Amino acid sequence: MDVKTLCLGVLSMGDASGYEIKKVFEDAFSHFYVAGFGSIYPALAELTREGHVTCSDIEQEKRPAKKVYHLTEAGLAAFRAALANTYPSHKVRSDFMVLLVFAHLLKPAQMAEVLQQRLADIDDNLLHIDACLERGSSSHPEGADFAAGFARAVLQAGKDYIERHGDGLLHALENEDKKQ
Amino acid sequence: MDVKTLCLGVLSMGDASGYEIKKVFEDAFSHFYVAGFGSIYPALAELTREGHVTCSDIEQEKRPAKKVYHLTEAGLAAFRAALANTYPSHKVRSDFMVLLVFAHLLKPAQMAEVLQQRLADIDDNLLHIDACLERGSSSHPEGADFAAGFARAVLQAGKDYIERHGDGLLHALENEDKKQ
DNA sequence: ATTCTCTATATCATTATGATATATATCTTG
DNA sequence: CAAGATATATATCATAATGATATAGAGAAT
Repeated sequence: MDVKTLCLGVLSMGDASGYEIKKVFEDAFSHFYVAGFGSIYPALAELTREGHVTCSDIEQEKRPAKKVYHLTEAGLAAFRAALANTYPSHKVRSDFMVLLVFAHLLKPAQMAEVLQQRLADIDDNLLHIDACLERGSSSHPEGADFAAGFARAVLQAGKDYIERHGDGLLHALENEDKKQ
Repeated sequence: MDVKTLCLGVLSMGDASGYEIKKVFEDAFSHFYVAGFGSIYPALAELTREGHVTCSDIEQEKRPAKKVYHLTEAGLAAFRAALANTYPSHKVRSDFMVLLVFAHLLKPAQMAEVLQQRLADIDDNLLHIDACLERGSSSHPEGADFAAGFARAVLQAGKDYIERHGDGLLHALENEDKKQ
């Protein structure tokens, strides 16, 4: 799934500017997709060219003008078609796990810090999911709630694993370190 | 962390060709990093230019010739420095979760299939991790074993969540569907 | 006999990333 | 109260990654 298709999805929930779409990526979508302005603005430009969205310039008081995008019928049809053709892949890109695999090339103190940082980030993510769920706002919450619960379960399992086995890893690394 | 740095890491475990490095990405690294030939070959070419690896052409009988890469001291130092500067990020890119969030735009039958596919993929991944652990082969297994255990815990939690709550989601979607 | 998989490298167009530029307003903090 | 940080808003650009395709011989399977 590319950023263009995801933008159609965001716009299926209501009109939005590029900046507002970015906020959706940072809030509701942050557990499963990362996208920045450098992807979103070109995507919106091409969707406009294709006729999948329309664009209105909106002047604002005490704010910069914004371009509000609206999903067309063709755009919604394209999004439905894309969903029907999407394999449910689930990919992880984790520098945390890279650091684990090469733990023997780190100082034990750095690995201790790495585990603490990962635990802190997991806690942030868990709080963030709870905040999103409280806001609610979706008219079709079934899938979104299931996704949030799934993300929470997975994060919690990672947290539990680090809390149960982290000290064991650190002790093993310290013993290795003393030998050399 | 970019593919260049990851290639240094793979070569820190022993000399290898681009094709063999790809196999490491597919096997040992598959739970936390995806990289294809289109990233690996250019990365190796630039690492050679930088003096971080050296390259030998090896002729083989009944096989195409291969280029075997060897990590230099400068390359190992660069890899250690990169590890020391790496924040332990952990990012997910999940079309599975996209499909969940837009579940109301799918037919309930498709969502049932999506959940089955995800469960099957999780089972594949769990078997794959077990196979990697049995092979063992690492001279510094502490971190690798911890990473494998972490990956397994996270996958298992996702599997459990789908098995416990998947039917509830499907029933909710069917009820929604009947209303319209 | 044909198709498929494995070994092996390389390139290429498209897409994504992450940083930077620009401009204004409001909020915070010492 | 001034300075700096944060929020709104869009755009571009060099670099990197993706995924597909090309090439080519060997062996295995159907």
